[in-house]
Amino acid sequence: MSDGAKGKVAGSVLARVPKATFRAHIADGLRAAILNGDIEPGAQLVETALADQFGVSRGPLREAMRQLIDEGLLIAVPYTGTHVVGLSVDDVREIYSMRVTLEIFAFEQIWARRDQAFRQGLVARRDALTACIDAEDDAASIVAELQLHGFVYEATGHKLLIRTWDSIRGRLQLYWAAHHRAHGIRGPRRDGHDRYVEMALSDDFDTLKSEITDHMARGGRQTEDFLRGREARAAAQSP
Amino acid sequence: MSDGAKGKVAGSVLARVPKATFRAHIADGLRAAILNGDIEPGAQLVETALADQFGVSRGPLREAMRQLIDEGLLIAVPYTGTHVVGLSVDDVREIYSMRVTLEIFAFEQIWARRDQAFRQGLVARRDALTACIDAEDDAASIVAELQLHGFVYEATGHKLLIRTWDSIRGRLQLYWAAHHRAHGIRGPRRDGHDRYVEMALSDDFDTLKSEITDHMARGGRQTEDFLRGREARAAAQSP
DNA sequence: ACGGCTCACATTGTCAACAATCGACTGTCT
DNA sequence: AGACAGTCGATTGTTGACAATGTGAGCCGT
Repeated sequence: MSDGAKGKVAGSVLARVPKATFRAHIADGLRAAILNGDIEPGAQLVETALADQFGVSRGPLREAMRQLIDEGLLIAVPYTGTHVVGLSVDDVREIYSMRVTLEIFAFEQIWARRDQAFRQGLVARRDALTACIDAEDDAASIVAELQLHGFVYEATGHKLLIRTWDSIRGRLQLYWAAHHRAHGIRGPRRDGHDRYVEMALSDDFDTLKSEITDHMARGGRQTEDFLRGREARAAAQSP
Repeated sequence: MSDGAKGKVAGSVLARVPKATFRAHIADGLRAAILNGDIEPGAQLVETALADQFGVSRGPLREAMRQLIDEGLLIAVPYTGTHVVGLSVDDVREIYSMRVTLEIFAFEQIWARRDQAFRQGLVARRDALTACIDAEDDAASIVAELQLHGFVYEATGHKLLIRTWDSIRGRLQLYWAAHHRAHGIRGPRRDGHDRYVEMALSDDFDTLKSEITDHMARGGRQTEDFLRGREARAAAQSP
């Protein structure tokens, strides 16, 4: 730890970063570890162990964990422990139903303002996603798909909406990562996203709406089958 | 402070509360102080002072503040300070547009399941709100109106939606409180909410949708006028 | 007088030790 | 044998002190 801590000189005119704090770095690292699957759902996070691992004290670590709790990735019970959240069938169903609503809202916000930059950005991200799928790189596909959808939210400029998407994205990624590890190749098929982008660039809002609904419904059904199977297996094992 | 801290005896069989921590209590207290207007928007929150005031150390207080930051009530810049957020015209516009979407989504979720309990609960909360308005009790009106709308969200049982509403409610209440202090009597007029509840209990979903849109549009317009005036005044004063 | 620099202060970030609580284990009593 | 109380270890909650950083006041040179 404490690598670039002594940089007294760099007045650095253009960087408005007020000297990064540990908490942010730790939160990012922890989040990555969770979403990457290095820490499995249900696993307990022990503060002292993690603090050692990150080379910091428990103070900053606790704040980072609290941030992840607010993001819905961790769940804490006082004096007992903090665990990585395990998503249920209902949880995933909620995420997908919410996405339908939010994403349609996002397109409502931006519909009249879909300029050239937006169209190019959307196509670029679809191409990136397609490349990842063709390369059968699941981890990259997940990130690429999140960036495709995230681009739509960002384009709205609606800070509250973006904030809400951020609060959902973590859980969605958590689920996708688990699905990916369990099933190998995951959901995103080429044609589905091609159609999605095509509709997003068309002038028929109603068709886009139903495309989004279908898009999510496909993903949702897939997830439900997977999760129901997992829950059934878990139920058959534990009691 | 420090009243019920030493309760060693109370084994308290029926309470499943695992011994309340300070952090939660402080977060509630701080939130109340902010929403109540005891701490004005823009004011800086100094950790040491607040810690003394609450009778705790800076550790728990920092975590409570971080929670309020995640709720969007505070904004922090490292090594410099943490301030109560001041909402702009755009912020309020975003809140209202988001509410339209979320509330329509909420009714979609619950539409087919509007049983007797739901209807009675809705009417009861409308009556409570009406009573507060008739009594010209602004502070109570705000709470009552939040409970009326909150009841709809709760009724969906959609945890993610409720969570999202929670993340918006704080900012909405913050704005309403500021509006209330500046303008005296605030927005909620009787007939507006009567119509809202009437539509919510009817069987015409489309009409409800437009009623919600109008309902919010009225509120939004009102807020914009107020905020634009405030910003204009501020702009005329500071530079 | 004005711009840049130094320095002290206020505030936040971090740390290591201490206290409180929970869960499980164990030993005893019925 | 089974149930219950007490105890022990592990983990989180809390604290006060120390370090790093940003900000503004005051000084100096021009």
